[in-house]
Amino acid sequence: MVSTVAGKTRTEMAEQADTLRRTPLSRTRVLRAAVALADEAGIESLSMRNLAQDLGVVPMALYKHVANKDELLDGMIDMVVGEIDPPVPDADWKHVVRGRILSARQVLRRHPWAPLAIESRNMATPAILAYLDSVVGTLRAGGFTADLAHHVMHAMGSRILGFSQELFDASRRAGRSGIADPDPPAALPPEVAARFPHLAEIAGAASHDDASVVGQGCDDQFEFEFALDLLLDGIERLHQQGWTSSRRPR
Amino acid sequence: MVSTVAGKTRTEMAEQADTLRRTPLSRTRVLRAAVALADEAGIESLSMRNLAQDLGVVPMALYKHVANKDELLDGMIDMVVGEIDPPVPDADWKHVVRGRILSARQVLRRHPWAPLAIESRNMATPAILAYLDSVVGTLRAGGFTADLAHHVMHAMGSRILGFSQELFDASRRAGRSGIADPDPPAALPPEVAARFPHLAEIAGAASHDDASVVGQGCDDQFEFEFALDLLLDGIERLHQQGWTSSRRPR
DNA sequence: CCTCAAGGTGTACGGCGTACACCTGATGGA
DNA sequence: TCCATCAGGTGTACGCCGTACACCTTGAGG
Repeated sequence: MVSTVAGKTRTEMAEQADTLRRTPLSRTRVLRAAVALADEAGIESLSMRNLAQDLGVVPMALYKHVANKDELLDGMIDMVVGEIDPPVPDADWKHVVRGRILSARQVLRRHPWAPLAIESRNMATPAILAYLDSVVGTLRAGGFTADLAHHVMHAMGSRILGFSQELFDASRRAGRSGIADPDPPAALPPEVAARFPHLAEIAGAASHDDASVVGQGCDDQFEFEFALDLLLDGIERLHQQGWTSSRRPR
Repeated sequence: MVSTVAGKTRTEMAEQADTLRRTPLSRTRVLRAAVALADEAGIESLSMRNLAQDLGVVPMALYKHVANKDELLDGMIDMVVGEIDPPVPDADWKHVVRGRILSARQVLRRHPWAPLAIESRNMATPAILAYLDSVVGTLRAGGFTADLAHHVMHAMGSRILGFSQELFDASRRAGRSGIADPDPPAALPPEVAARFPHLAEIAGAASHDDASVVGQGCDDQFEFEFALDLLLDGIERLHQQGWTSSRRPR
């Protein structure tokens, strides 16, 4: 029996939902419940059956509101992407883009399942397209050529949506993320450290001033901004010197 | 009935495998067949049952050689990562790292299912650790502090393994990738272009000199190297000026 | 009052991963 | 030579999954 954010079990919440069942289903109610379920129990326990149970309804009822599970995922993604802050007005392109990306990152930290979900769907949803379009608009307004803007969007890749692919990403693990998982950094086990000495060396190398980061876990936010600024600074430099993709390095 | 690379159907290949069944199963034979199946038919058709059929064997037989499907995927990943070229000797860190990353990219282009598989497994496999360790070693040998090397590894993220998350990545689509899918760039449909004018504008903006890239499809390799060099140049600059993460921006 | 459609229900099918008991054929010590 | 052992392939079965399809209920409009 696993407790969730509000200290209720999932089944208790299902019963509670059961008493409220009279409020009819709707697409947004389904999507909201799906996002909540994925947030609390992990994406791997988002099945049509579990979702229906949380809503106090029989599985097939969901299909009156979403076409199928893929379309459900698309709807969830759109809902999440819609949480990203609008651009701040009256600022130069660099601050606007930086701000939106950091906002996107905050959103995705509330929905740890979203990056993988976004990556596994193979076409962008309307909300994602709208967001990307808006970012391109910021660049163009900042004086970027369409050509450079194009390459910049590619260079940012998924980072533009607030996540970088971290390879060893503790927060990505599918498990139930409702409770703040203490999960001590687990200083890579000695036999691993012996086999991979360079990894062992850099594992604890990040010198963080404040004590908010325990042990040798590293500060995700810092690493994200490090990479983000590395890219933004490089982009700014190209922009200032009027870079254009004329001759290609073959 | 769908033909594969060699012009045989999957079932024909299974029959062929059936005649060769006498050669006993082994872990590497299982892994090789799994990689081949994923390469040809897409990761979504890699099931224990399909794989067993390709090997002319009953599904449960596989479990004598791999613990379960997750461990099978780990083994496949290790096999793929093992294809990455070793570092070229006698070159400065930048060329060595650049070369290895481009080699990794070539490998992953042969196995389009691998990026998603790598991302969805939540811990690194031994082969990935060995590869990363070797890259860190190159940086350290090039004079990087452990601190800077740490941040650099984070900044490169998944790009260090040869893929960037592209958001709309045609080559990522799950479908059968054996045949060169012509799939014309499909100049985003007019009603989409109307709703997202900035995207429409940059869609065809990349000016590629040679004609190898048809229509307004953009050159993946160019975009990848653009981002890679943006990062490497920024990193080189930090390295030269002795960057260290002393004061953090709050 | 009757109709009709929107929306929730029940049953069922085929596919998945895999637990568990079983069989089989080669191997090696007595 | 014989028989025990055991690695490795087999068959059956269970509980999940997504979802097709026929059905029933209910409330609003002519």
